[in-house]
Amino acid sequence: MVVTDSTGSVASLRIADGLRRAILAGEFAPGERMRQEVIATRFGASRLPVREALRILQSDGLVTLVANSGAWVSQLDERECAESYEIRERLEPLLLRESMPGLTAHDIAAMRRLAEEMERKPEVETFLRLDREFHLLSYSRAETVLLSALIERLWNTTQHYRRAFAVLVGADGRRVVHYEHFLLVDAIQRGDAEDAQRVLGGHIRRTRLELAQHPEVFG
Amino acid sequence: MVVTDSTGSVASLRIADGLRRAILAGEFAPGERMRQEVIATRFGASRLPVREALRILQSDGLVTLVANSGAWVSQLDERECAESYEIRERLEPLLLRESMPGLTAHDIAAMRRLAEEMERKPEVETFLRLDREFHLLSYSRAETVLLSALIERLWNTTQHYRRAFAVLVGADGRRVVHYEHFLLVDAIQRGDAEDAQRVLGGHIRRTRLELAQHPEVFG
DNA sequence: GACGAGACGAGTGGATCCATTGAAGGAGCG
DNA sequence: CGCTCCTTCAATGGATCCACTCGTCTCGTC
Repeated sequence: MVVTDSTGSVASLRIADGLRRAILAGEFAPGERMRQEVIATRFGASRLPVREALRILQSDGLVTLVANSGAWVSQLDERECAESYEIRERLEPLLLRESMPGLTAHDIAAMRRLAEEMERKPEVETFLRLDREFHLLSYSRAETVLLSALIERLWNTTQHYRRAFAVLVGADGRRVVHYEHFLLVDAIQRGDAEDAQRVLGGHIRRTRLELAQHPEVFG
Repeated sequence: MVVTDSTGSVASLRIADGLRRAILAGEFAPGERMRQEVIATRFGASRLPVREALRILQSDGLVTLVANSGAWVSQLDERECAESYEIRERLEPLLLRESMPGLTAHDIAAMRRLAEEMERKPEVETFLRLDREFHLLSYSRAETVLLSALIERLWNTTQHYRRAFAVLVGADGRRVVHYEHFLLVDAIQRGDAEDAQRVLGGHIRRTRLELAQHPEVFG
């Protein structure tokens, strides 16, 4: 997974990065207004780089800008969230296939450790972090820059609903998730790309269908 | 296909729109430098809305920004172009499936006319325009906003190579394309979603493979 | 003659100030 | 008492000016 540099030397990139982290951490709720002045003060800059940062985040799909009105944290509705999962269902197996040949024994061992750790830890935030690490690690050896960036964006925009859903179902509701994670690691370790893609596609598909049965996540 | 408003009332949107058209029309070549001052003069605005417009185009994947250096028209390399086609190969059949139930008899008749017209007209620019119209029309009844926007972005970023390839193979080299277009319209008219998706996937896949055999398009 | 350091210039990034728009609250009329 | 219109203001959009960075050219030295 190739991540853009964003060295932090340029203010707009630094602000965009900080805001992105804040949104993914749940510090801002979807639909919440983001005032330029407030953000500028928070980052010790003028409104100008803030405006550029908001444009960057808009390109990430994390922020929605309305001309002459303002900026809000993006709020996917139920349909759009389902769309994201349908897209992921078709693209992530492709990305995994691209990455698999490059995965080292060390990578696979790390994936297994992550799967085990998130099975042990019941905390939602820990689960979210480890689950993200787990899957992105499985994609980390892919050399497909566009696809990798696209997938990461989809993960970012659905992050809030992943959290809401994880809270809703609790640790018990995640047992199938862990089972699928181990199936995935096993398939990868065997070098069985077909099976790994099938497991991954099913993993995402099942999540989408479960989400569809819990519309209260979007309330 | 849902297209963002961009009413033109706000300068940055107006500039972004104008630049997007110019890039898609081939007025700028990939890799070409885009100076803020030049663009500002062209659109009768200051450099500030130009900077925001460039950010917007960056989000469209049409422009590449480098901090403290400048902006260039995005240049996909061969690998990235192939990636775009692989992504399209998996997503456009999905989008077509979403759109098909909403397509009217009028839509389908229009598609057939477009297919016939582009078979008759040998000019490259005409072909590019009609081909784009043809496919986007087939997606036009889909209510999937994210997917629709994503597909349109992929069409935009590969537009330049579509043109270069169309020039290279000439009207004769497009005969298979027309054949596939009619297969697609027929399947849609029969309401055979499975077959339509299969034809479309093959259409995109074949194009990708043909592109891979003509690396001179990227030179 | 070639390589490296320093100065110059073009161009981008950022801050401040002004114009404009959209919304909210209050007053007046029906 | 409620609806409409107008006023007011807060927040965004845009222009100008200044600071800084990067590339290039030149001069000096080895």
